[in-house]
Amino acid sequence: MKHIKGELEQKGIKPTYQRLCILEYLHAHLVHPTVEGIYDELVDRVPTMSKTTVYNTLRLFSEKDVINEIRITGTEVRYDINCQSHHHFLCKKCGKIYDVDVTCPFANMEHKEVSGHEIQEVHGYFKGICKECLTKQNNEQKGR
Amino acid sequence: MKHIKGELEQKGIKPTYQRLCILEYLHAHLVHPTVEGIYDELVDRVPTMSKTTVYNTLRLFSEKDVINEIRITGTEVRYDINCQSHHHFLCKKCGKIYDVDVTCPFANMEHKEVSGHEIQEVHGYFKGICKECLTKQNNEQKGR
DNA sequence: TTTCATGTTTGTAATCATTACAAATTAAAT
DNA sequence: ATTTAATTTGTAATGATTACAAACATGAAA
Ligand SMILES: [Mn+2]
Ligand SMILES: [Mn+2]
Ligand SMILES: [Zn+2]
Ligand SMILES: [Zn+2]
Repeated sequence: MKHIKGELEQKGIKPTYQRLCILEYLHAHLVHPTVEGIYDELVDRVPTMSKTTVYNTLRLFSEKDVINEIRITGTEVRYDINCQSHHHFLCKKCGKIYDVDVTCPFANMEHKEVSGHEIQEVHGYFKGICKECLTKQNNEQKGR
Repeated sequence: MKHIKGELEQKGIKPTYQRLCILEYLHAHLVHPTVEGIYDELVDRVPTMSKTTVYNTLRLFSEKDVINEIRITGTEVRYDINCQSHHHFLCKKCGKIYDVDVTCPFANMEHKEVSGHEIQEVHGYFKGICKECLTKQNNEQKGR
């Protein structure tokens, strides 16, 4: 609880109650949650919490590099407390987003430029069927 | 003109006038245009063209793998007639999206899976300052 | 040629995530 | 206690996309 307060202070963010709640939620839910998901759970614990505050806070965190925005599904932004450059996998069946560890020279920020353009951010993700959904599929086929 | 008609027929799409116009536009404008951009230019040539048709057609093309959707900017979808797996670069200054050729094992679809998940699509892009904007910056500094 | 069926296009209304805005609240400073 | 600035909150506006139903075109049967 102390360290997450320090985390904000280090980045020059005043650690208000709402902000700490949201940050704590992000640390506890590493599944790349949406604004909706964050709000829905927090509003139970903190009934005064407003969705606008969630939006404001996530934008602030994003600007101050406390979190990363992930735009994969096209419909809504998801948030990742893990700010180290890493890639993602979106399952087309169940919609889950996984972290994946790939040996890509760009994932590790080894390059500063491509084709003369200066790289500041690297974004990589895959779409397909996740491990879990694959085994489900297999079991269904056997059952038949 | 003939070959783009055949392009649609091959994929089982009836080559209507509107669809051919949109496909032709995509072939002629390889800058990853938006719905707005496509519509604005086509409506001059084809005054009856409706924005809904542009949406419908692009979705159809996307489903039939005539084009690819690119979601990078967060606000709007962009379209790419180049369906070979390749990566992109978004300039934070001027907003242009470039094709980039990277030697990434995943860009070339050499892998069919990561961490047990079955890969069907690979998406990779960078954000930063493009070559053009970099030289502009340098010239401004010299001028001072 | 008329009739009918099917697919396509079009305009408008609805949706939904996000942003803008201004009032209300809180915290800090004098 | 008063003043000031920052934060939170609810509501309204925005903007891209989708849903929907009427209008239109096409082409085969009658
Ligand atoms: Mn992640
Ligand atoms: Mn491209
Ligand atoms: Zn899955
Ligand atoms: Zn640029």
